[in-house]
Amino acid sequence: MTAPHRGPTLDAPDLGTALGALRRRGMRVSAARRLTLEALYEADEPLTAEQLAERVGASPPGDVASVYRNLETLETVGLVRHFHLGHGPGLYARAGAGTREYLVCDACDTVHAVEPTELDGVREAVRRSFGFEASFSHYPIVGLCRACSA
Amino acid sequence: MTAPHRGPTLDAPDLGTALGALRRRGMRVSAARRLTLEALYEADEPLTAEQLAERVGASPPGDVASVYRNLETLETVGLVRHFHLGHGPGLYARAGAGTREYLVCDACDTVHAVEPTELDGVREAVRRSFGFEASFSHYPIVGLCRACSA
DNA sequence: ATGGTTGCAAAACTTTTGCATATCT
DNA sequence: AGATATGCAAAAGTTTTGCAACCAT
Repeated sequence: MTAPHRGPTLDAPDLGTALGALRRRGMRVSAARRLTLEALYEADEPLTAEQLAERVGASPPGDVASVYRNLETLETVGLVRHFHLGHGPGLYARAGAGTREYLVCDACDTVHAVEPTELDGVREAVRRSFGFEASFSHYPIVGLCRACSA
Repeated sequence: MTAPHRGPTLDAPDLGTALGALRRRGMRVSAARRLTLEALYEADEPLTAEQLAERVGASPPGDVASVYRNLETLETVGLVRHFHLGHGPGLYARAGAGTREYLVCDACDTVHAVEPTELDGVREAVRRSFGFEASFSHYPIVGLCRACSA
């Protein structure tokens, strides 16, 4: 219920490589998929399915259902991931390079994005305590930021 | 978008105390609220709004809308909290004593509940790195459990 | 008495599914 | 040609809102 993923991420460095990876897996490269991946590769912010639909229709607005279907496909392949920062629609981004993990302040709603390596110490603490390999890329770490906890 | 809470938890040790806390804040103690809190105090598992509705109606099944309204009220007061373990309905529990935090395995879907103190080392690691007071009681820690990461 | 609360209905919002048609290979 | 993907519509699942009747204080 948390992961339609199951299996390693495909870190395709660019759109062409990503499309190739799709073909290699026998999946078709349709206009909708190309546009979806293009949008995700160009975006420097994660996008909602709704936002992607706006960018994907031949003459927008496109169809959200197809976008969701494609996002699930791309996520299964490992080219895309989705995550949540709160109670809104899910957010989608390309998998691999550029992945960020998030800290969200409960009090001021500030979202702080960090490089995954910055959380390695935290992951290590979880590993020591539970033998559990933690990832903070599906749900953020929630709590009080430095300012709000003072 | 993550917290309808804002403000400290009220750790009412029993139902009577909880109802008193409600009265003291000028909120009415209706049958629905009494039954909701009763269900949450008796439950040893978190419950969904749907499950609570079944237990709350005068002659069940009760009304989910009212349950959600009351849960929000009780959460604002600090007597109740809600959290998520994955993509399903939210889960509700009494606040205060008995709170657990969760580790969810991405591969086998196992949910591991722990005492908050067991995560103090992890919280400490987050504090050291970011000056951030982390809580894992709204979203679980997701990753690979010992068995699945081996 | 009277203002907060309830129950019901309906809507909002996110995501999924069915199906005929269009598209990729 | 044949299998897969698309678009539209409709449904499913969760949560919110409007409103008249009701009930706690």
